[in-house]
Amino acid sequence: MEIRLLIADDHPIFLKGLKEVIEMDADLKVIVSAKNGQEALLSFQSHSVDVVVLDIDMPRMTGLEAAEKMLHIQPDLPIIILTMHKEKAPFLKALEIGVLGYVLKENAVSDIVHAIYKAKDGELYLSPEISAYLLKKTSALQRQSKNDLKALLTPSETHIMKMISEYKSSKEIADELFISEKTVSNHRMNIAKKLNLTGKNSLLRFALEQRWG
Amino acid sequence: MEIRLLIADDHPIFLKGLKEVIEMDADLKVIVSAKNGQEALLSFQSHSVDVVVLDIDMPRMTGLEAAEKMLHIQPDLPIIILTMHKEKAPFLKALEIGVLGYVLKENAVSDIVHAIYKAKDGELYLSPEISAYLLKKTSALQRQSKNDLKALLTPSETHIMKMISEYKSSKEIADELFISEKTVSNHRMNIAKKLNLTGKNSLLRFALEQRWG
DNA sequence: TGAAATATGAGCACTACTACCTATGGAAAT
DNA sequence: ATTTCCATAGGTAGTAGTGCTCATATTTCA
Repeated sequence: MEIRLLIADDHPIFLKGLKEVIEMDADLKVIVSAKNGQEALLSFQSHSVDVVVLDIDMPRMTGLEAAEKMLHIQPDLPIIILTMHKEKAPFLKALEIGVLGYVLKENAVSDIVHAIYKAKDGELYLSPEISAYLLKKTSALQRQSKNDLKALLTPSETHIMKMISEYKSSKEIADELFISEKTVSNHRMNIAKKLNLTGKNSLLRFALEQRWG
Repeated sequence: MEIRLLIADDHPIFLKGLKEVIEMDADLKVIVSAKNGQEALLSFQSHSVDVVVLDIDMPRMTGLEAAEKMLHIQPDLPIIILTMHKEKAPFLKALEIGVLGYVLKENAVSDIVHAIYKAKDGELYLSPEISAYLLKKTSALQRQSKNDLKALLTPSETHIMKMISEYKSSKEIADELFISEKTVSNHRMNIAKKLNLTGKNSLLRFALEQRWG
């Protein structure tokens, strides 16, 4: 049975190579090749395909954005994300969107066909070495940088930072710790200075982005 | 070669069953059994183990909290999470923490040993049916609930909500959309009313928690 | 012991978001 | 054609966080 594919990548040579690798499997047929997310989304709406393969880094619209929009239109669409980077954020984002495959480009030749068949059956596929490496590595790195930050702040400041990340107001923090709001305010200011943060909600923002909780 | 395990679950019968299932494999040896996360963490600090298996729902300290603390002490520790629930949040949280295995209890008998060997080698293992099912299902559900919210809000309100989730201030939003700050303020108030939100930063908080961006 | 870091507290000006009100013009619905 | 919804905008008040300065007690450490 033939599987019809839409593929997208902004590098023409890679795109051509990808098409050839995929079509070495007799049952896989690349119906559309797009060179950015926007084009992929438009093509998707005018062609009937079984599986979509998207690069993340593309001009006009990233693969993740395109994936999100496609799944909005057709929630059970099997989508596979290709990427060069071993970063954690796009990986988690991809899972969150509801993508069925996440494959690193360096391993793509062997993994991509496997991922396509898995995705076609509604199963999840992540290139194993890659995802494991990525998860362990980056969570360790993240812990490291969090430790660095905690070393920069005093114990009280760290404590208050944690409470900020729990959406507590200065008044609530002051009441819980039996100290004056003024003291909390001073701590906030000292933290902001140490971390070079300015502007409204900058502390809350930082606390949330660094997953302080 | 023998693999030494720490396992934790708050149901004694399940804990006993789990130990027996694991030890049917001659190379796997359960060194410690704990009945909650706190006990698991303490035991972990006083015993040398190769792989840790934790239930999520436990009194005193959840499996995820215990996992986070253990990985803080030993970042390369292979940890497998067991759970009954097919919810998405704890799954993503587990990946974020840096756990190597995520296994549903209903499939545990066959999957758990597989997961242990994978984790021991530093590889990721997710029970396939489960994770695929969970990802597709819940991301579709989440899209649904997001659509419900978007249906509740007018286009302008949705747009402003998105900009709020990008940490933009009312002034910035007003400038970008060429409207008055007052208008933005009114939209914010209307959104807050529709969503029953009150208090400082409630809109930002909601936008971030619902992953509006 | 003396200096530096930390935790505590206050005053004051400024800005931003919340919360409530009114009002007008246009678009959609009945 | 009239009502209802929406986007627009102004007024006024309150509350909370920021940005700054100053002061004092305690702790730490060199």
